[in-house]
Amino acid sequence: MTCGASAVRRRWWWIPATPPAFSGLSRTLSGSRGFRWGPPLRRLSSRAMPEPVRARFAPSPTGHLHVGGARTALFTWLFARHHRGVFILRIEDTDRSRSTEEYIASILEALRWLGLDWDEGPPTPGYRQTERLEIYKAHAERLLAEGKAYRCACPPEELEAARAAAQARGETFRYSGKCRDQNVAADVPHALRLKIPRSGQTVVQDLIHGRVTFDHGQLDDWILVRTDGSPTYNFCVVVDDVTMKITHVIRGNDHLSNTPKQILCYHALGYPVPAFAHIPMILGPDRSRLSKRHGATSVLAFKEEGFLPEAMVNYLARLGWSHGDQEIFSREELIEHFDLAKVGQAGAVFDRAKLEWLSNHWMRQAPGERLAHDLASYMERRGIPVPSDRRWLAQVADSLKERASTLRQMFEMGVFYFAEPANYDPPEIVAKFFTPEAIPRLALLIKRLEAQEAFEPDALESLYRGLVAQLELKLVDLAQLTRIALTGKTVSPPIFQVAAILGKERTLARLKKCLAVIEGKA
RNA sequence: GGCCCCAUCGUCUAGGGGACUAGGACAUCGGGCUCUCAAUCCGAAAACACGGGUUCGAAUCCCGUUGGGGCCA
Repeated sequence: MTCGASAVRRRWWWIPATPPAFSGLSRTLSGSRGFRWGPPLRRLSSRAMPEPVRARFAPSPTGHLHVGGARTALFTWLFARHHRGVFILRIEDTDRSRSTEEYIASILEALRWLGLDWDEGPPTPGYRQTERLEIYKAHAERLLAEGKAYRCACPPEELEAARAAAQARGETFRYSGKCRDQNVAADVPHALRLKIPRSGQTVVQDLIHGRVTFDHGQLDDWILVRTDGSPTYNFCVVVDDVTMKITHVIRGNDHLSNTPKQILCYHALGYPVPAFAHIPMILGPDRSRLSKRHGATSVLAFKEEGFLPEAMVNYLARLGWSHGDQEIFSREELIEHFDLAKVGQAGAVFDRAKLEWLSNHWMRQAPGERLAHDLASYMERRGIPVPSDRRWLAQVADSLKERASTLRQMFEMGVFYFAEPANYDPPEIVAKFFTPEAIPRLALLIKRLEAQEAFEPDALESLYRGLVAQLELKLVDLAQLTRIALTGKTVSPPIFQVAAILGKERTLARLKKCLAVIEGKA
């Protein structure tokens, strides 16, 4: 419903979703600017400070953390930090067949890399659904005892047939409610269903979308616990959020349709309904939900490639959220400015080019020492020997960071620092410099450099400029020849800087080798 | 199929009825700077999906259409 969206999201108050049948539970939530979407005040006096924000990120470990999940985690984390609230990590591993310990470890690693620290969650016990089965069971039994849920003995095959039939007729299948008043005996195999009102509607008050109304006619008595005794996703989420006292449920837009069912479950349990914020999805270039077929989407894949985490965080934050015209945000600025009201309603296409731009930006900001550390780990991960002199490596990184977006690029552009170029590339361009005239020039250059004491960029530049003037050449002629000799390529950081970092010995050795190669060809 | 969400340059977005000749950023193209490539600076091209309303006035509010996405399996 667009009508209420803009009005509701921009106002400092709202009234929670409450269907007529449960109007007795109606209550008004309120908050001040600092705690805009404050949690239920219940019986506290209106003077009391609102309860602290408790927001959670609840990934299911059936895969690596992908960028969509990472952004949900980031928005939730930013929201919690902005409000000085609590950020909770919960592992939704009820799907035991697809959940693995490896994925859990991988998700934690990704969150740590992004710097999204959690106040509650693993490894503390009690934050994995598989550890909480008793809690679901207790809640299910209570709902049954209170007559808010009922046993359903309808065989799954029968329901499947009905579903197929409905589909064939082009209708949506909804459970008929056949067992609703049957009082199915406990010893008959049964599922547990939630009794939902037959008429009326449930309104989701979404912080991003405003009022979203769902007709109860569209819903059915959904299953809380399957015949095999396993609780369903929607039930677990509600019980978890309730027992963890979550005040703000921030999650992907794909859960909006599940929300009315969950709200009805909150009502049945007699618990206050948290605030909801359904953030739009991240899309691939074809505007469908971002997935593996769009290429690497795992956060750790970006880490492996050597993107900087501050760039990833900056990029993800700006994808769907904005703060005026500002593009560059430090972590502190994000916490300060983040506001769910400024999160857009439309899906956003993941744009790697902009990520790279940001990564380059943050790379240029980073001190060489830090980059040296990152570059060293990048090389270690690939089994490449890392030079022991970290100060030297920092100089290397400093010379490369202006033109690199990732550590991979940095390494690839800087291989010549670690190993003498095996060949000169690209051949056809290099050939232009490998001329008979180059031989005496290079020989003279080598002679001058051998006599050069201070091997610093400025000193080297004056040496070159003097020589160039003497030979009536342009600086570029000698500089490019040197570049090819030292780096094996026609593109590199400023060549005097490169020579200085390489040092006199290596520089001369490479120049001499190059001279020999040219002599061999000419 | 039913329900729900969404719609400003290629992409991310600003925009809260008059300040809109629609702003910024990435990408693209042209130029300056320069030892190469970058970075940086200057410049260019580039959008309110469509149709009806409401209003003196609509990118902005309402309705519809179209298109995209999601959920139900």
